[in-house]
Amino acid sequence: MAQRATLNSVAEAASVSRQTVSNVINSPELVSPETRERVLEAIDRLGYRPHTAARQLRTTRSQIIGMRIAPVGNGVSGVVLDQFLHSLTATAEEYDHRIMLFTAADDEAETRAYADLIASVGVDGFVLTHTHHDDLRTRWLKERELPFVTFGRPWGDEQAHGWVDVDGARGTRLATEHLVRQGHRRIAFVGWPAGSETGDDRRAGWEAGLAAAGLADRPQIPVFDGVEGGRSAAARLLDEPAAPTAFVCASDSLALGVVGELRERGLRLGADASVIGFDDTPTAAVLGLSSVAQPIAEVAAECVRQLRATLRGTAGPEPVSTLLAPRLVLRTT
Amino acid sequence: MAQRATLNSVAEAASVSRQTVSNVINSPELVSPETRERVLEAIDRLGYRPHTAARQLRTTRSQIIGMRIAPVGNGVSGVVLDQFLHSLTATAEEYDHRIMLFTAADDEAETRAYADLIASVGVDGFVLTHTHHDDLRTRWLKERELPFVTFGRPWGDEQAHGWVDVDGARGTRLATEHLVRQGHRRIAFVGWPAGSETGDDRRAGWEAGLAAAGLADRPQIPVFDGVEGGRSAAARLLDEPAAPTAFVCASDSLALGVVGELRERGLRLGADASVIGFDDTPTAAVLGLSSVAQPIAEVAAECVRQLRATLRGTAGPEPVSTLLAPRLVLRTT
DNA sequence: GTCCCCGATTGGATCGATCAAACCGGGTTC
DNA sequence: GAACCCGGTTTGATCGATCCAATCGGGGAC
Repeated sequence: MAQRATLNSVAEAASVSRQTVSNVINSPELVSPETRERVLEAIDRLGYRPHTAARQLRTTRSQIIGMRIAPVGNGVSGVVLDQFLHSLTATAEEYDHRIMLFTAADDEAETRAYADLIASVGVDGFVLTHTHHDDLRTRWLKERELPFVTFGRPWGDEQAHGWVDVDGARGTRLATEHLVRQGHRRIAFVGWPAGSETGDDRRAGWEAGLAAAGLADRPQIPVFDGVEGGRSAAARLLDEPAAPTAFVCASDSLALGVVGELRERGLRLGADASVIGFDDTPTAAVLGLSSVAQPIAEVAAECVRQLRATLRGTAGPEPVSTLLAPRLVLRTT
Repeated sequence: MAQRATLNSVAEAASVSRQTVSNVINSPELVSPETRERVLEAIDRLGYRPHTAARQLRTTRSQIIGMRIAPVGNGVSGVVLDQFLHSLTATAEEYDHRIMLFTAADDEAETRAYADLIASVGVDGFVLTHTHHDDLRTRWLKERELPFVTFGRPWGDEQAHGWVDVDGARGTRLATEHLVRQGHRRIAFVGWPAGSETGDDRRAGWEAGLAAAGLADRPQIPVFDGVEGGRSAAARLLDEPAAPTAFVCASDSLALGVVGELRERGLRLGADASVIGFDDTPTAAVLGLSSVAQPIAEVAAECVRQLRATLRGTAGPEPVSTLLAPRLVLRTT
């Protein structure tokens, strides 16, 4: 290839001015059909593609969305992030945007990274994940009126902002209801200690499921996440007089621990006891464990759509919030 | 904040010209110490950050590295990509570069994406993963003399290019040697049918390990990846007269299948038989399965370093290739 | 003292796009 | 007949950086 095709070279080739070519691209309705046709032909012939840096310099829009990539998905997670990033990127591309990654050690560092990316790259907006109570980041962004969406509800008393989340309570409730339909009456919940937003939400769904079936509340053994936690909780629950026959878990890690303990005791999954995990990790899939699946791809796509609406100014004054329903993936029967 | 700080506003604040400020940033040795000090102070006071789009427009360097994100890591994989992306991003940041994601359905679409990103965003180079025999993408990039590095060796007869890879054979050899030291004499390999580059590589390490220990080759049951494959291969191997007491596997999925079959037969992991997987997936970690771990973060960091050397022109004419050693992660004893 | 050289600094042009204003021919309006 | 409008188009200025050539003030050589 000889030289980069520019607005000017296209203009020359089509015997019109720069601006007309620009109009063909950005405001086609301003250009007469014949001229437009001629210009499009030239664009095609020269293989012209607008230069985003030049465009950004003039418009102050970079068409770039920033997304932090966390140090490493601890535990069984995995794939969740892959799926999220892929869907995010794919949806962004549909709207002619790009995803740029950045790292940050903690929330405070993340706000510094925002400042950096805004000033140097001119990023248009951000997608945040793992929102939590009293989130420094959302406050920082709101204060500066920078566009962003979060995957996760604003849990504390933060000011309103656009968000997308998965209805965890709905997921555990689905799981509980399924177990009830299977005939279980003693259904336990294995989850984290009260105080974690996501954890409390998931517990609430189980409680609601029990209540709706007319079943009494059951004792709980709150444990921290991890296989060992699940195992020890299951052990103690199974030692009680009226031992549970089914377990709804706040995570797949916990569920795996429960499964391990059941096996230890010679109880067979499906036949003697049922376990349902949360997140539908590959580990669950591989081991044939039922789990509540979050519609990750949908979440990411919705994040991009919301952000785009904000960026285009078509978003209305009230921030949009979207709560998506999870889906129960049944494996053992 | 009132207005964006620019080279001009900094120059004014420090009572020097634009160019001097630019020199302070890009060629500090050209500026006298006192002037430099004064300019740095002004930069700091105004919170100035160079505008990458403007810089790119002039220099034709975007400081952006493109990386395709694949549809979804099927199987147990997971986390591998997360870790890779994180390390890639973190290392890129050290060198003042950024990672931009893009999607592509297949190799051919990927080359089209390259063209697009080069023309519109002005991406400086690419990091490719999952190289394979007769790779369309590397050929395309070489033809146009575009900078790139691959995670994965050029398996076919492609022209030379920079790459980073993990020595799979070394990993399975390490695993085999470990099992030999444990006293095992009948060590089987569970892997994919011949013809997959990665698979053949891993098998070779096992063969070498056996040979070095003076052990004879053993029959193999090639199977496709997946838990079921592992299970059926193990079943057939265990039915043979001189059944193996240890299994080296080409993936964690296969290893999980083997473990399942062993359990089915009442054989206890560690005590009665040993299994070593490959990739050290979270699933392996959670289940206490030993596995060969790839130094993913190292690979990514090395990719960035190589690419940077190429971009700066400090790379010498011969493309660099780096083969990193995997590490054996022992869990069951 | 004059001339040249050299390190430090400056000013103008430029990258490729968009914005804002002007232009142009022809038809309306008053 | 002058003023105005109007769709379609052109021209000049601009975004914020770097490149390149020019300038400036001393110090050294002759």
